[in-house]
Amino acid sequence: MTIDQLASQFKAFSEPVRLRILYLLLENEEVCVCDLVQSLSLTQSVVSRHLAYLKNNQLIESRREGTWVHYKIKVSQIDIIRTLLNNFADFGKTSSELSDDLKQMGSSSQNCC
Amino acid sequence: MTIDQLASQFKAFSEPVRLRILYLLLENEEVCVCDLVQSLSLTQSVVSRHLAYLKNNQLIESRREGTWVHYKIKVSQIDIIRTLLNNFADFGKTSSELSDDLKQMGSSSQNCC
DNA sequence: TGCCTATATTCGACTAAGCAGATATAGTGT
DNA sequence: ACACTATATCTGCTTAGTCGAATATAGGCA
Repeated sequence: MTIDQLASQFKAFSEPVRLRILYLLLENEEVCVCDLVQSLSLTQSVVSRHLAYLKNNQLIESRREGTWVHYKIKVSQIDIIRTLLNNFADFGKTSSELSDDLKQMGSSSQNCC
Repeated sequence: MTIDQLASQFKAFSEPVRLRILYLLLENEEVCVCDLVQSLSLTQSVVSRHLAYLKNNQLIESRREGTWVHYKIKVSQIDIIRTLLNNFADFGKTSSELSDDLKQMGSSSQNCC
């Protein structure tokens, strides 16, 4: 791992939308794009773009099922992401924004998939 | 801690020069700007700018001693930084770039301060 | 005061990356 | 083939952040 690669890794975590996506993926195992769009109240374009970014950085992977595409955190990355989010920031506990996303996910999930 | 603040925190770690500076500060407790400039083989302007960035983000603090300014990691941030750098990346072990910086520091330190 | 050194900041140019809105692609079903 | 839905990507614009080079500031000392 070079310094540049490590810096890129951190850069993937340096964007609020990406943090919210990663948090939802941590809590929900596997999620389709449409659920993310609804839960985060963002446009499909924005969500897709950040998913592509995370995928390019080897943090998540996708699985197509018919029309839908499901995303999940790569197994090899779960520990590091969980540590970064849960331990360092007490994520979901200190951030009402994130628990709001999660609530939204709970109520809207399976609506479209 | 809001999501935006957490993202900013990660952004501070998303730049190679800043990672190299943080690593040197972890290993050397307190370092003056001129030593950093020599060890990193960067211009004084670049080093100063990144030090200002890290200071604005509450990661390091400075102490003036005559003409020189010494920087050190804020006590409250040492654990998180050490964990981020050492545990996640096996910093210094996997990165020859970083151990090179450290070697450079060892041989040039006290040259100017 | 004036000069030297260490550090900080500004300026101009460049690049990466964000968004919104539009368009392209891919799969499903008629 | 056509229409519909889900997802991905492109276009145009804007902002943040980087660098090098130059300039400003601050302290030490003659």
